Amino acid sequence: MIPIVIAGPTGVGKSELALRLAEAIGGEIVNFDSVQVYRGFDIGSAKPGAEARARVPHHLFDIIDAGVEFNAADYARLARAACQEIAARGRRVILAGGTFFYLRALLHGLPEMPGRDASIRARIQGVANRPRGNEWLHRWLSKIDPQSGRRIAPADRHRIERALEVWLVSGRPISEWERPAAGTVEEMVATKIGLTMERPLLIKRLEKRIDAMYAAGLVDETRGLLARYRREARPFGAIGYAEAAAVLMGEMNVDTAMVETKRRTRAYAKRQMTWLRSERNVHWIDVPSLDETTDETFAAAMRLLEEPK
RNA sequence: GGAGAGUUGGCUGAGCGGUCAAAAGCAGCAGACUGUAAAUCUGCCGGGCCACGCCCUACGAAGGUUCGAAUCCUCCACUCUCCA
Repeated sequence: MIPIVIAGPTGVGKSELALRLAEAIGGEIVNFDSVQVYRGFDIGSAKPGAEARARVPHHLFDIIDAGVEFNAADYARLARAACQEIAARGRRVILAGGTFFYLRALLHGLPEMPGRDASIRARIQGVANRPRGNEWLHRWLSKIDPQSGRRIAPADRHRIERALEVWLVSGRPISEWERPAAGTVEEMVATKIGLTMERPLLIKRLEKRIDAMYAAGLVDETRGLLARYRREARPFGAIGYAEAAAVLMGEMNVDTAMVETKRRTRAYAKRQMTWLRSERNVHWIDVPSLDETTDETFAAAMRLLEEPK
């Protein structure tokens, strides 16, 4: 039984569809959203609630505390285990989420290269934070790894840092590491369902959802989280939480925060669509309404699954 | 009624005689994506072309001064602040 992937931009109704599908075919949901993995980040990440989780087993939600190091490789390892375990019980895996980098790490694996190294990272960042530090690092990268120097933009700080980190830890340029970690993980095949929605409609829906998040207490939730974790913790950079935290620190008023959250959400949805479009073998379903996943969408998905490929 | 300030591309907002189709940001569109990925980054963005160049239309409106104006002058129309 090959896994099913429910993909699409934020807010199209992936969770809802996954839930109904899971109930219909005896499946279990495996998350591939990079924020929903964190405990306590509920409202702002639109995490499926208790009601949904009582109906169908949900995996890889609430698995780590903010502040704990977590990345695509960790995700892929845990997700792979979860998928195997579900399949072993004879249940169907339904992957739902929007972090396509995580999905790819799971489905196709990551190169077997060195992971993060905190002390090396700190040193690189020390340089990066100097005036013109970025350019300096990029020139360094170009020298030790011309191919990556060309591929990575001089302003793309994250990627430059990572490339240098790999070089410093392993002595090998990042571009030399093979993409499929040869032999370590086999490729996972999946049936991919991509949900789309007309942009104006999606935007309207996203804005409504963000208004609802604030009404539901996003700022209060963030206050509680901020009391437990350092503000530098990764998920405080997530859309919604970053702005709510800014409000609590007196750096932004609520109205501005809401506008900013909406702006970032729209941009995020767009990036997700860009990624998804480049994904191959996606079965597209256009979601036609503002309501929660309609019966037509569900029916279309069921039809897809029944088709013998 | 008197004294000032302003009107710039979808928005905010620089420019203050030529190098201006006009900075920058936002929005929009397209894209990338090798362990921070809800992150990070790239390109396009007045219109039309037999497009690394050319043409047209553009900086509230109309005239004018200049080889040349979004930039100077005159006048008109709005907007705003301050004093009564």
